[in-house]
Amino acid sequence: MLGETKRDRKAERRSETRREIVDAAWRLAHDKGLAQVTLRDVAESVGMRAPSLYTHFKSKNDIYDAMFGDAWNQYQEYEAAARASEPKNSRAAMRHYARVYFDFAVAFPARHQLMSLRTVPDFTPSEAAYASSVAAMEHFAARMRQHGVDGQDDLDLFVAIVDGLVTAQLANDPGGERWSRLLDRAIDMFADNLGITSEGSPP
Amino acid sequence: MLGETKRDRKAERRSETRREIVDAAWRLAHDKGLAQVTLRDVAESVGMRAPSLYTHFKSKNDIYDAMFGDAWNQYQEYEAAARASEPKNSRAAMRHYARVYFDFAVAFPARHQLMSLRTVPDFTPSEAAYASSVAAMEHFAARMRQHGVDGQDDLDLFVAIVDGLVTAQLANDPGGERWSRLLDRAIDMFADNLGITSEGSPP
DNA sequence: GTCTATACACCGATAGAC
DNA sequence: GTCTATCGGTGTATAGAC
Repeated sequence: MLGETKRDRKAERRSETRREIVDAAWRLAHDKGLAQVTLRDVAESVGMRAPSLYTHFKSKNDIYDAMFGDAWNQYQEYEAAARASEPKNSRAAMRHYARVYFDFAVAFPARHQLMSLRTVPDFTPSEAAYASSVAAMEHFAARMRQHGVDGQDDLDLFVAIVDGLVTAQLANDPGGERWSRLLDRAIDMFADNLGITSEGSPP
Repeated sequence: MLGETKRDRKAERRSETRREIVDAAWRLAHDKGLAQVTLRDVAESVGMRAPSLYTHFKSKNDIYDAMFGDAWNQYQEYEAAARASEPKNSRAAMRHYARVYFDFAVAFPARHQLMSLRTVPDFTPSEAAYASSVAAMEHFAARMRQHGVDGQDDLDLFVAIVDGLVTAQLANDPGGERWSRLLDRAIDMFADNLGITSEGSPP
């Protein structure tokens, strides 16, 4: 009994340290870019030396992996918080989903790069981390089903369109709104293609 | 007179060496990824030592810069070669433009990363290299104008949609066709939105 | 277990000899 | 123009202190 408590404390402390490390990595990624995150800088941010990080993560990519899962969990939280303002009307709801994702992505380019572009050298998300992304996607799929959209093709297309606008915005007009302004129109195109009227509510 | 000839020969030889270096870099980027290109490997490929590359390029990013311009020139050539099979019908022509770009991009992920994702650390294309990308874009704009599409918004949207499908394909199903299959449908959505009928020819 | 010091192989880049 | 030598910086392996 006492032993269990002790072990829990230890595990808690361990996972707290992991959190601190990941948070420090996020801070550096935000300030200097994803590729500019170095183990020495991360370590210094949490009051350690670089090799000490290997006590908590087995490689730098393992830290990226934790960040990847973290990012998709952050998105789920963000999306949940925005749910209060979700419209009933199907077309408006889709605009809402797109806008929420767009804003979340554009607010933190390095995070978006990690989540959606597969552009970190030699990094592939582990199955555990990937599960967070799948969970977010399933959540989105369930919402879309409420509006009568249930084909995988439809979801894939929606995601590609929104992410295409995000990527163009970040790559060609960072901080601007050249592609942001086109988001509603793009979703309307999509809704038209699926035969979802402007007034229609969930079937 | 003779001096001029000599100088031309020298310049020619110099630009030939630059070509060899860029080609070697392409080969490495293709085989191992864009970020895995090292100056030592590039140098070895052309029978040099790494520091000698600095005679021809002032930094590694300067090589990336030459590759960036080169990539957009390659695309212009590729697009020109595909022009023979370009349909007259406006909607079919747009499908054609999209497919040509999609195939070109997917055929060489590292090249697409350099061209369209802005994801190489600390690299921003020079004005000279960027000009090649602008030229390709202008060319595309002229073609679209022939089909009655001349708004910048329309072009931006088209590009973002196609690039979104490319990026999703490369990131989530490399080598597959999960998003490739959706390309024609996406273009039809776009054409519908612009009121371009299936049978319509250029106005 | 947690952390440190040390070390290694590799990287882009520079200095200077030839 | 190309070389060798070298620099500071990187991820990471290891040995050992506490």
